Amino acid sequence: MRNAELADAFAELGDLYELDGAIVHRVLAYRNAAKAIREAPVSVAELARRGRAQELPGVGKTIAEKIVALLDTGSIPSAEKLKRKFPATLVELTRIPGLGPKRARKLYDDLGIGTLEELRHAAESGTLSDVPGFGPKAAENVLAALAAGADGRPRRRILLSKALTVAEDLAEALREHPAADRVEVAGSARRGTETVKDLDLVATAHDARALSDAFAGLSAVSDVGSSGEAGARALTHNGLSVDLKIVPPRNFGNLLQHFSGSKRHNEALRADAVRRGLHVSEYGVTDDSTGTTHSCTTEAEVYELLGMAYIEPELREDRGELRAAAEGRLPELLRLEDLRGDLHCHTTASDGRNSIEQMARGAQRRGYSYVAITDHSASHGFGNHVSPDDLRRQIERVREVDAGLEGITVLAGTEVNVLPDGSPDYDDDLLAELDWVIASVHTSFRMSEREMTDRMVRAIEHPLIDAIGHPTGRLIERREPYAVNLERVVAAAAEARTFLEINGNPDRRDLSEIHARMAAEAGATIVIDSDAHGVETQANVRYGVITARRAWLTAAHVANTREWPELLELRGRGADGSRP
DNA sequence: GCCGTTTTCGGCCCGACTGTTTTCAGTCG
Repeated sequence: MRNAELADAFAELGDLYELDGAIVHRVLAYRNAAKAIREAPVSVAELARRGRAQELPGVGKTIAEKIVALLDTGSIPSAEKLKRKFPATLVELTRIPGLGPKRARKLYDDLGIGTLEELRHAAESGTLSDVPGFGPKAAENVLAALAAGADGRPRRRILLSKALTVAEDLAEALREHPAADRVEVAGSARRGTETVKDLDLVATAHDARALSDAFAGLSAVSDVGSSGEAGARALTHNGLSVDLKIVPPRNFGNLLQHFSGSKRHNEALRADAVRRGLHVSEYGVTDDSTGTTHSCTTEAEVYELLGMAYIEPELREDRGELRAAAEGRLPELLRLEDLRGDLHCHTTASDGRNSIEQMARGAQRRGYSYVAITDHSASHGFGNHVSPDDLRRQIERVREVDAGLEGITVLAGTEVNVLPDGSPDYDDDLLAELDWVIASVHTSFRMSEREMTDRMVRAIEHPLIDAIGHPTGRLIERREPYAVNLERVVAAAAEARTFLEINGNPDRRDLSEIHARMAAEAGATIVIDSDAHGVETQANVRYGVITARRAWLTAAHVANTREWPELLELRGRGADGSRP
């Protein structure tokens, strides 16, 4: 059973306990455990089989036993028991704004409402208002939500790249307003999570009301919920909910820190602060002993008051950053400008849109000193096939472009397909003519974990393969990673000194932040690439860097922070193609 | 239910808003 399935089961159990009226801390315990299981870099099923599930943060004796029960019998007894008390579909009611677990449960107990359809009938017929606490507004609210397309599923999350574009445009438009002082993107978009549910903007202003009104009038905004001195909430035309919060300049640091989250980071931060007699909120840091509240114009002041070094937004996920900040051992995170080259991009030879020269000049404009041209090989199943003879001609053209360009080294490479048996689909003598070989799995995804792992390890151990492209094959929100034992893959990569890619395509970000952190800790070297299919997507490397930062990576962990000659010394083969 | 450089038991973040109320619980971020 996969981590995602296990995590879903415990998240559901948390929901069920909440509907059953359990104390919030118990509910939270199940949700914390679900998150830990979801984010575990290793198979939790295997971990649990070996009796080691309690190594996960938030998993204790009880939940560890329930994991084993779920693996043995396919269900958790306590969850089955709760489902006999009320229908599991009751959770769908809580996805209606204004309906939480308490009120949903009341509807079931009083009217027997267990599905959205039954809720609709009750709202339409007026029986809903028979329930104490449900007035005319409640029925109106239910019908409006259903009409707006509420279907009981959690609201769809959108990809970071789309969210950031909208957020940055909105922030820029607000900054141009005369009443604006400071405007910043906060929330999960600032932290760089893979997907985003809604946007948070924070601001200071000379005239808060005027800025709030200006926000409501922006062309990207379709509906305005509320608007006033403290800010506004609105919906963009593409359905993204945006919160603008405005405070006086002296509180900007408190506000930005608070609304950058994550929720879990802030909760842990505050719990830690309470132990020192301090209370943290978006309005300041209050000292119990003196009763004074400190306003912070910057986030750094907030962390300093708590005895911590400044924590970069990408690290604020309650994954050990608070302790590291208190002990002064936070990593110096990789920056975009640390990258010296891009080692994965495509041209019109396969499925790209630009020529070798255009891609090379694009790389040069980004300040790189080298770029590898890595078109698809002959059997990947989409775009143009690059036959061995095509590749030989492509190498010649790369050499010509390289000779004609000053200040950037253009490298001849390929993104060679890894066949089901783990071998590349070009012959070794052809691969040996290339400067750089990245190998990726593009076909036969549905192998068993054992077969897929063997396949990848064989590719990693191939002396002419320099890096593994998008190592898990996942597409965010669209396709799960293929079944593969990443512990073995990472160990093999560290041993063979074959690099593992963080692919910067915002749909991929593969390795993920979780896997990249695990890989780096295991001693594997990372390479961050754009996988650009045109000049304009060379900038996608940004998402690779954000992923790396969220994985706690420094420049030292990443091969292409080196100049090309130094990078050659890192990889697992000599200039003659041999293993060192 | 989890967890411990104040604890193996007693804690476990903070504030705003809303609708339905006669003083606030539930919801939300």
